[in-house]
Amino acid sequence: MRKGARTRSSILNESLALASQLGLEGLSIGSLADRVNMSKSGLFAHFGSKEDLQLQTLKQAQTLFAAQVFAPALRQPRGLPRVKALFSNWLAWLESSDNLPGGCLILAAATEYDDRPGAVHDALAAGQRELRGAIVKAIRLAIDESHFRPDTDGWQLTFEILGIVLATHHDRRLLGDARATEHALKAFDRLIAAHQSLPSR
Amino acid sequence: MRKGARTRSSILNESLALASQLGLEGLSIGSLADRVNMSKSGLFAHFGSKEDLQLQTLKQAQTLFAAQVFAPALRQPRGLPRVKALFSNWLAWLESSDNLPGGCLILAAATEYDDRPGAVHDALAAGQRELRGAIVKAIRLAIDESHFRPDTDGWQLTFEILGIVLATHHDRRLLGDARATEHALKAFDRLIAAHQSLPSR
DNA sequence: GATGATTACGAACGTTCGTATTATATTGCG
DNA sequence: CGCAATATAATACGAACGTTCGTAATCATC
Repeated sequence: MRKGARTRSSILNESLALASQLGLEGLSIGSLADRVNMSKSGLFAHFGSKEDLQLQTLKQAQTLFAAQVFAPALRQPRGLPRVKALFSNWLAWLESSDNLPGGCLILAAATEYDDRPGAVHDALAAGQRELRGAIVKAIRLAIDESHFRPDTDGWQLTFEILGIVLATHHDRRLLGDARATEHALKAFDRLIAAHQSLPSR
Repeated sequence: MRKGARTRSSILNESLALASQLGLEGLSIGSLADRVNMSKSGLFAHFGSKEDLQLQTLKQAQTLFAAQVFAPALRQPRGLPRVKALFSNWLAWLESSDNLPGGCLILAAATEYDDRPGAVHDALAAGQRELRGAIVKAIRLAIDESHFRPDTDGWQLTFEILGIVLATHHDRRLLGDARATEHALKAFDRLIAAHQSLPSR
């Protein structure tokens, strides 16, 4: 039982890397088996189907995301610091190319599966709703702490934060624009400033 | 000579629809041939390779984009109206599901090919640079017309507009959020207001 | 209507896909 | 150690993939 879980975990790490480049659909069992020096059938035995492999790969990414973005943000004091941590951790996650040579798998899969019904789509949508809900909650706490104006629309703000993240990922990866992060920080600062409660200086 | 161009054009329309759902890589010649009631080889003869088919399909999308987003915006008076038209035409394009049952092919391909070198990637990046350049130019004109503050950063503003568009596409498609457009308009209005030159009301 | 050029077809190529079955190593426990 | 459980491999399958080829049908022009 122990050995199996170990190789299975290393398979998933490699699968995550491969899928971030080729997409969860482009990921193939044969090529993945080559990368981990296993036979196709030996690898396949760990997962009952390709969809299961895709699902587990996605969940691996979601687990890593929770550990690298979520958890450290929750250790920040509630209010503005936590909102800022969520954002900057998210940005840092986009750049963590150790596991993600092809960019964030979750964002890639989001456009790949937006109209492909099934378990992967559902896990993706659930994860996204969870993330967005958590950001909304952090914003609400910031309102309670009087860091944000009381009429701040949590979901609207979350929507705009997502936009900044998506634009950063897009420009950095497709255009190779190294200054994308710089633009992201500027946009975020302006966005936060517009919702802070203190009137002028 | 004439007949060929006609069927080839109808192939590309169908290919555009299929690729918007399955991606340019997921698009297969056999299934496309079925959809247009042709033989695989007959269809293939129109394009020397699959990559060429992908390229032409993308260019079809880019041409449509230019006609539906670009051209009408250029008919608006320079300055703020043109910038607004570019944005709202872009949003409307995202919703035009006649040719794009699977969402905007260009955005989908952007994440699919961001780390897949080749002609498709290059065409994608070139198109994106062209679009962004045009928006920057429209913003510069708006500065000249004193609609925007003179210290407005054109590329930064363009970056943030892209973010709104991407978030809209994401929420509408993955989450099925019908209010995404509403959030987009609100975000855009706030963004524009922050850069307009008139101080207060 | 004949002629030459396009355009489309059907069959087959070799390869890869995901999956199932059957067999062989390897591991962990008593 | 030995035996059962687990883990990997070997082999094979039908289907689909992109591509090539030779040929039939259709088209445009004289």
